[in-house]
Amino acid sequence: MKKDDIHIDFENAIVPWLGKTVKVIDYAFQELLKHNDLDLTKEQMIVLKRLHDKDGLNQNELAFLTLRNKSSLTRLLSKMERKNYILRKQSIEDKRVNNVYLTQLGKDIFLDSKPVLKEMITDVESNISKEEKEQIINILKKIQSNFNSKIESL
Amino acid sequence: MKKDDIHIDFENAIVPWLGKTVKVIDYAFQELLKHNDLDLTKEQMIVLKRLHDKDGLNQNELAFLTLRNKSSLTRLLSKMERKNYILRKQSIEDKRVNNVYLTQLGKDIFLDSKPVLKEMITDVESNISKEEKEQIINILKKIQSNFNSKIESL
DNA sequence: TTTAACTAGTTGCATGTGCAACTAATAATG
DNA sequence: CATTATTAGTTGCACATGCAACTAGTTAAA
Repeated sequence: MKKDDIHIDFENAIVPWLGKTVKVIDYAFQELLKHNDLDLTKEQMIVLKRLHDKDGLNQNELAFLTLRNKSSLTRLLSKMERKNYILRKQSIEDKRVNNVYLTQLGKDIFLDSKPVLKEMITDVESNISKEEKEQIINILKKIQSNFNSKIESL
Repeated sequence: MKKDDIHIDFENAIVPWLGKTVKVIDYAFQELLKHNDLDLTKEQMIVLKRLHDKDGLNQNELAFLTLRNKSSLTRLLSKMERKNYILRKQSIEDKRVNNVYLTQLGKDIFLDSKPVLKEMITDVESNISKEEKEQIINILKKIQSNFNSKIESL
């Protein structure tokens, strides 16, 4: 088969639907944050959430939990530190490690943004039945597992 | 109810699963492109695909089809023009409009990358039944429609 | 213990993104 | 016909991201 004979039914594949859905959600979420006068991006909010769950995580752990690489996290934290939402504190046991803590302002901002996060989740899942929710999450898990083996082998 | 009493079961919501799945797919796709020595990003590839489907689209149309705003597209095209994959040609009827065309190199690159796109789609959908595929796409459509009304009202 | 290997975090460089302000061109309106 | 509004595309500014090279600190091994 010649290369230009390959037919791809792109529009009906799962991928573009996934991509578009995420874009729509991201956009709506950003709007929601703006309309609530929260000086915060989606990414920064996720970091606040993780620190709210467990304060004092180090940057490695935070990067892993928030699914980004350490250099990206470094810069995210720098911006958040400039805004005085978080605080880096060098570990005494291991001077390479920074533990990251929420400031009072960070805690306040997170509490303010929590209803927005809640609203976004509610919006996404409105009109979605419990069964559908289970279905989509299971399918998404399956898709992810299709790549686990693949990624390790690279 | 006080703000700090709001409970969010974030981990079991649809959103983070969506986000993670897209990240995994994007990462694998980028790796696949690199391993095939294709000097191309996912975004540039989508633009090539759209032009392959219909050459000579203008930037507005391309931006709409590829789900990005016009400034983002401008820069994407500038990079692709520098790599000599595409060509902007000012319209004669309306001098504001640029029609965008694939160069021969652009066509070649797209044909080379097509199998990679195909492989990615196949990987995503392996172990996914026809029913599951229909299910997930329908649920994704529903989620998107939850925001259509919302976005218009902003 | 001194060297080598590894690890946490930062930084340079390149990518992609949206918003708002801008230019140039076209369309609409008085 | 002249002014006004609209439209296509570009650009400045700010954000987020990954890779690879780097620094400094820690651990392992010779």
